[in-house]
Amino acid sequence: MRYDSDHKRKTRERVLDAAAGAIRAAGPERVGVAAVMAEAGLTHGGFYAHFASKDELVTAAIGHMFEEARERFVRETQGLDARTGLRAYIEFYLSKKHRDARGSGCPIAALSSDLPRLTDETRGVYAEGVRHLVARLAKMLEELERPEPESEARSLVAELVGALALARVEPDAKRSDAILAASKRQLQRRFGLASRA
Amino acid sequence: MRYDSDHKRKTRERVLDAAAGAIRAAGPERVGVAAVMAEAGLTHGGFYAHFASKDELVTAAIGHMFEEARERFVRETQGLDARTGLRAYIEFYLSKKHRDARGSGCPIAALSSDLPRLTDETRGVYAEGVRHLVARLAKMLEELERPEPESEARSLVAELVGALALARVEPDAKRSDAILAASKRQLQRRFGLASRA
DNA sequence: GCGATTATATGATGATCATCATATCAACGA
DNA sequence: TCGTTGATATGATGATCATCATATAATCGC
Repeated sequence: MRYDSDHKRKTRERVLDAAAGAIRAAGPERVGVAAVMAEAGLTHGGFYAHFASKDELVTAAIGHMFEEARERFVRETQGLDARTGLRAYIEFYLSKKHRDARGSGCPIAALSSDLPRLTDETRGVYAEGVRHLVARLAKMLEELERPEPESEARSLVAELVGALALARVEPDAKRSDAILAASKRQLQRRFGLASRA
Repeated sequence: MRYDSDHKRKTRERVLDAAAGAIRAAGPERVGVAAVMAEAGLTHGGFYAHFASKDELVTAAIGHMFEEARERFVRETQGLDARTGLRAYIEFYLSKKHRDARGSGCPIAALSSDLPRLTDETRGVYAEGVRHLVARLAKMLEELERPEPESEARSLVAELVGALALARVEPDAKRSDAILAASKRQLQRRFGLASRA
């Protein structure tokens, strides 16, 4: 068939969407090329017309996740001043909804322990995504006139990522909720974001 | 052969040691039964005399890692008062040495994003290990007369785990060091552990 | 020293998977 | 309307892996 000029691009996009979901939910190793293609409504054969290898797919899919995440960040915080925006982002990040949406949430937490085992290219894309998030949060902290915005932003991201990952592991629902609540509380206190402070 | 009465137990221990290292370094999916047995100086055939399945090995190996970690915790903090002990543990956890020792370091950080994908049994063992660490740290914070030892301990563990995981992903050595340093600094400040405060 | 016992070894088996060679098939230009 | 082309499909191939059946070998009780 001779499809319209950007049919291939759209297909690639669909494959990336499918891969991005599956990789976060099942892990890069457990996701097969054939399953991703099927999820995108295709068979496995055409795969290599879009990507040179599975590694390349994983790298591209992780880049895709970070783009989504960036958009979500903007959506969650736009039009808000630094203080309200930061508060909203922490609220979102440590929500039960985010915890329960492994396949669509923040790639940093979903893949933190997988990444050291992937290729250098993949790590590069991921690390850049982390740096971007740190930079966005550092800017907010700077606007809040915090003493060490850069260092505090790194520390904040570490706690967000760690808390989400741990909440996802705890099988006991109450305890899992408590992990999220504890970090939310401590972070709000730390950055002076309590309900009306 | 009729080996001495606890030869089998010792062998099992060797297999667990090998598995514990490989699983942290390469991930539970990338570690094969044959490779673990070879690492322990055996061939793959005898494996099922020790474990009913690979899943069972993974569960046992993770339990093994937490035992080691518990011993390490005691070693790092024994004889120290709560304040010095807490400081020492944070120092150890966020050290470059710990970052670079993925195969032998804290299982929580090494496997955080793998765990949600493993079996319920495995998650149970891991979650219990996390709870134990939180409890030990909460006790220290209680001795320090912190206002909310439980909540602060959860938050502390989240930040430790997140920072270590992120430091391991960052390919740029300086930036990776900065991630560790930022969390160390912020945690010391938060818990009043600065050099002499 | 001999036969039972027990730990480990050898060598399938079937499943899954990445990769690739080749086939099909529909639309566009001629 | 026909041949070319670009996108996807079908169907290997070889590798890796968990699992298991069976064989070997070394020591202990006798």
